[in-house]
Amino acid sequence: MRRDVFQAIADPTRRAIIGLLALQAMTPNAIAENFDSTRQAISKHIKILNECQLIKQKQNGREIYYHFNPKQMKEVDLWMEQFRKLWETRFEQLDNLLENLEPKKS
Amino acid sequence: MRRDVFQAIADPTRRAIIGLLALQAMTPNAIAENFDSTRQAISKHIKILNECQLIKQKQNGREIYYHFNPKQMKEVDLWMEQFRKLWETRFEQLDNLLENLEPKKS
DNA sequence: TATAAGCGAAACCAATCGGTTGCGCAAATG
DNA sequence: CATTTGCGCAACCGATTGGTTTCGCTTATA
Repeated sequence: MRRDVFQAIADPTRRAIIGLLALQAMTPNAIAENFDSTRQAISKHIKILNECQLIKQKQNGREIYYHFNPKQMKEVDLWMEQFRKLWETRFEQLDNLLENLEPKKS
Repeated sequence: MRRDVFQAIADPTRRAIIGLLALQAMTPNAIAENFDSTRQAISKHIKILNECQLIKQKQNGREIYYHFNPKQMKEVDLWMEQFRKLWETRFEQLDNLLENLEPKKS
């Protein structure tokens, strides 16, 4: 199934999983040990991350190692690019100024 | 209500609204004209964006002008920072190499 | 070969989501 | 002053979400 990356990273548990897998490849059991919910719940998160290719798998016998795939994160970065210039400090003061201006009456 | 920025930008309609408001401040009616759904549906999106302060409002009579607030987007950028070094091209080849390596047998 | 371990899939459930219609209120307009 | 306009809110609805338990398959181990 095709998945939206933005929707995939919306869940805090999934973001934490991505954080783990960015450091090292891990099996579902190993990942699940870091959370309170069941292995199956984590497995569903893994499935979603896998579907939008934020992570990739490598089977090794009965174990499956999942690892982070940075490429798909580019989509998020690309979208944010249009705003990046806006949050730099030199623009913040202008922003605050505009915020306090009365909108022009028609 | 306190809202998660990641969850707020998960919805494509809300991302589109942010895109509009980054260009210029707009009233709910003006925003809604750009979409197929009702003004009330858009208003709910606006409410969510407002709750996590991705947008801010400025009342002018019976009209409310909403505008983009770049500051809150920093949280997303900050989280992505840890991965940014991973998707640069010089690392992609190493990534592909690691992907094709057999996991070490225990 | 019997048993245990690692994993995904399915069925189920309460909570949340994104949409709708209908309403009420304050501000603008005739 | 009556009417229109701009807006938020509440109630409702089907779909999706994130969790659980149960199950079955494959691979490792005793």
